[in-house]
Amino acid sequence: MIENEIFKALADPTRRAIFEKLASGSMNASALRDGMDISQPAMSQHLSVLRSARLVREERRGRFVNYEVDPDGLALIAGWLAKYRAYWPARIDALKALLKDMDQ
Amino acid sequence: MIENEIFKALADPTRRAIFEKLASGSMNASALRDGMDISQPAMSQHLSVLRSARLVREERRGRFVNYEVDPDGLALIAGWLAKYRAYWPARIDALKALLKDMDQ
DNA sequence: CCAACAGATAAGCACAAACTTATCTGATTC
DNA sequence: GAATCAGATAAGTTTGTGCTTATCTGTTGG
Repeated sequence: MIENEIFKALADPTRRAIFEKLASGSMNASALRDGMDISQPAMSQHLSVLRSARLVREERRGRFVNYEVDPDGLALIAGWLAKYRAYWPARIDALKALLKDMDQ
Repeated sequence: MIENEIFKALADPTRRAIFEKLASGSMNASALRDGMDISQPAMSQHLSVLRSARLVREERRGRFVNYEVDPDGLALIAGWLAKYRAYWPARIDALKALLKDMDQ
């Protein structure tokens, strides 16, 4: 059940921070670690969780592995959220802004 | 940090099942427990987690407490997701369907 | 070829979390 | 008022998870 993996992946602040770093572009594991106070194996573990959850994907370039956001995981969250559209009255401003963007 | 609570709340299959039951309407804790093989205190704990995450809200009616979906938590997920709109190319069919619904 | 580097994996530890049984608190009914 | 009911809370157990140090595997450069 991929949904469980996705929510679990995002339920950790360190992993969310990693994901947010990747939102601004592809990075290797060492670069991701800059400015974060975690060990190298911890980073490796977190990236493994994010990859399994399809929130990031990787591309090996020789000795380096570059990671980037994988849209698949985000699509799955959106799909899950879409099940509850009855609860989306005019109150959800964030999504309305998104709607506007996508219409352009 | 409410985001962490929300993702954690949804990272458990039992809690997601409870949430999905509530999506079809308000229910008390006992009714929620029907067809689920968990103890009464477990149900109470899960509802407490969902409430703290603002995914459900409650209303006491005498001896009964009715629970229902709280749109606030959903809105927060949508808000988080909206941060990654650059990753929403034409591939996200679930959201496009949602867009169509909300335009009506 | 070998040393250095990047990152994955193994193993261990401390704490968190999902479950339980037991108990408590508040509401309802007779 | 007492018994029953609904649900919260307490405490304990088991399992899972985020961290670490140690080690391994594969790539690069001299």
